[in-house]
Amino acid sequence: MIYSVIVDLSASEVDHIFDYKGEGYVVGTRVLVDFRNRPTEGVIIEEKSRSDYDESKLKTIIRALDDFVAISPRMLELGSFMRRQYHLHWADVLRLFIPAEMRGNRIKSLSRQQICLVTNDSLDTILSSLKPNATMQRDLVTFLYLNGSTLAETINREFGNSALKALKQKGIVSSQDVVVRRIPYKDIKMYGAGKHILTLTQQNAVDTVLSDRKGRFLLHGVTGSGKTEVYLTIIEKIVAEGKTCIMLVPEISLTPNMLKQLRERFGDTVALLHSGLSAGERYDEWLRLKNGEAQIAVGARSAVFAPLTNIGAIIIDEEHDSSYISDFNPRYNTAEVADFRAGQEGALLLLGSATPSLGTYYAACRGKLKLIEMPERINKQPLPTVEIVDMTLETRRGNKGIFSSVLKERLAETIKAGNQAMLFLNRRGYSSFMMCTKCGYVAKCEDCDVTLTVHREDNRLKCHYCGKSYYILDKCPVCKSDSFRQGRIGTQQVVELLNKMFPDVKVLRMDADTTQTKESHGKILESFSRGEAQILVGTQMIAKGHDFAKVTLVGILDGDQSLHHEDYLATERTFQLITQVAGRSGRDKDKGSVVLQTYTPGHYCLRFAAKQDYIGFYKYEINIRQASSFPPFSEIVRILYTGEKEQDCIDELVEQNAAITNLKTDNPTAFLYLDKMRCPLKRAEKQYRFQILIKLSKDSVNRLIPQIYAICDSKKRRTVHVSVERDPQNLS
DNA sequence: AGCACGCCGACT
DNA sequence: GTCGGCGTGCTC
Repeated sequence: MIYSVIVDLSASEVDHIFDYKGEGYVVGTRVLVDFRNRPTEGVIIEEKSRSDYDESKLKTIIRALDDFVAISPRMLELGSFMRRQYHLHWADVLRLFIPAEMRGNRIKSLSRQQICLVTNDSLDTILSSLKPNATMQRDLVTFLYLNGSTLAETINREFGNSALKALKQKGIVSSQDVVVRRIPYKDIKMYGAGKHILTLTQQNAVDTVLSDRKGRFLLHGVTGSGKTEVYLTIIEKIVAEGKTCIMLVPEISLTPNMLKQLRERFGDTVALLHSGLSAGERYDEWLRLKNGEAQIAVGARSAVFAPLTNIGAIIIDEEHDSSYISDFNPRYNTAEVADFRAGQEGALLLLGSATPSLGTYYAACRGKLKLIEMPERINKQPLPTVEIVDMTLETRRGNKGIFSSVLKERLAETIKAGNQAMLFLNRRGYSSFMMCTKCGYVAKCEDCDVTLTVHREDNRLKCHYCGKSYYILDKCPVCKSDSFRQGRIGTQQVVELLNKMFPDVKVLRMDADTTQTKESHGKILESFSRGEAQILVGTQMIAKGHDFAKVTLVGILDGDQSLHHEDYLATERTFQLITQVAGRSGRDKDKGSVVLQTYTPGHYCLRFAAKQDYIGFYKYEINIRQASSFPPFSEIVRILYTGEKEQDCIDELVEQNAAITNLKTDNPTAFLYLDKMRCPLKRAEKQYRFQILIKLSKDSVNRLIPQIYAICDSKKRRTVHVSVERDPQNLS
């Protein structure tokens, strides 16, 4: 028999099917083959009777690597879809499907000593052979009789080493090595179900979803409306019917708190797949799903590839979160992948968010997804009131600091009342924009309506969309002031100021610097939750995660920062972020308040965010997108050229750009935009970066994408790496 | 990717 | 003279 094998090497040159001879293998099995005279791992993706290659030259598969089929036919089909959709290499796709530890023969099963009773005699018989005063030994035997075989470490901890030794010597118990599965957070015990009472709104949401087992749903529920309970109830129901579920959460949401909830509710039927686990744990969890020992997969985006069969539901929580779109090597869109899998399995797909991404809400409005609204918080708890503070007024009043007088006042009140406050600082991206601190004017590109970025090295303002460059402004073209702010304030600076203002108040800081280690993230949140500090200062990280009952004030120090970021997603992201952060306030009995500081208080995004009016924002923003034909009314495609040799990159780009320009000439209505430029991030890791940006009309995408991919494949210089991204999330 | 083959410069 | 640079081609 001939087998088509994909070798586990990721490069465009070997992204190719290689045929091998062999007998009795199953498609999807990982195998070891002789590739260029060296043993190489691969996966069988097809079985056939004839090869297009000279069959006398075919080598024979050395052996299978596992005693099970690693990749199911459906997963191969999914892989093939992803290859077409995202222009990925087979090897990169297949690597997503199996845990990294399985490659390169690194799997180590964990074995432990287990203690068991040797005889099948009744408990009384065994006990009668022991001295009446050997209480520890008697207890141990009773325990083993009731609980069955138990790990040696548990026995040692509970009954001590001497009792165990004595019983072993008497031949009553023995120890044996068993392979154990590493189950993360195993110490958390199950409570059992049944005590979860839903509100009417939640019950309606559950009923709607369960009424169509192959449906596509968008659950739009405000922060605190109890979406998680809806998900968990649906999962419970689907699992009870004998099907499996995948629940995806943003990486940051996998807090110990969340894991605890899941374990308590679902016990060992849940398997966790996320980066916080050790390699061994991840492999074991994967295997538990594969073997059917666990039916629920929970994790960050890569959990969408969980090796489950008979899937009944795929749920994506915080659907709008940017972590669902991977931004490096195998680039894929988790929701699209989930949609494909749900289609294969005849499963339902449920997306949930308080602030759905514009594209998703648009799809729901057009009937592609069934929309379920949960407009109220549980117990009718009011949403926090948001005060917009005009920082230009503060500047004119002579307050050049970071804190407005309103925020200072609210902080003092909150501290006095014994409540907690969170201060949010929006530091994102590496670039900064120019803004007049008197009138709030922000320098924008003449042609693109995007914010210009300050480039210190050549002292220019540049548009990251069209590449146009301008002189740095010395005075504001609107109010003629020369007071500009370009830099960013750091969380550290904020903490220092707070320490001066409130010397007796404990302040915690959470940002990239203070969360270097894996656990520090959770530790800071837990410490704040226990009330060890009254103020928490942080970046986006504090926007999600725990609910803090005592937080009644949220301060957003720079509501502008992400608003003036250079891409079309900036307003949408700012709205989501502010809503998210504001939602942290007033989760318990006390009503929360939010202070939103900004230099552009009139901006529609901030006005809608202050009213927590998603629908209003959506309607306004979708009109802008339509008028300017940005997604979801078009698709942006970026071709990225990277390489250590600058000239080679340029040559390759120029050549391919000519081909794309020809394509544009043949399809004049399809191309809404086409340009080539150096990337804003000019060189990274010794690699020069150039890009072609294309905006395609929605109706031409399916026809033109394969042609664009073909042009990329015609790459001639091996020193240059070409990659294509559909709807890139950042253009750096 | 990773390695062999092959054709040119600067070294014991 | 050769050691070794990296452009080029190939892998079932």
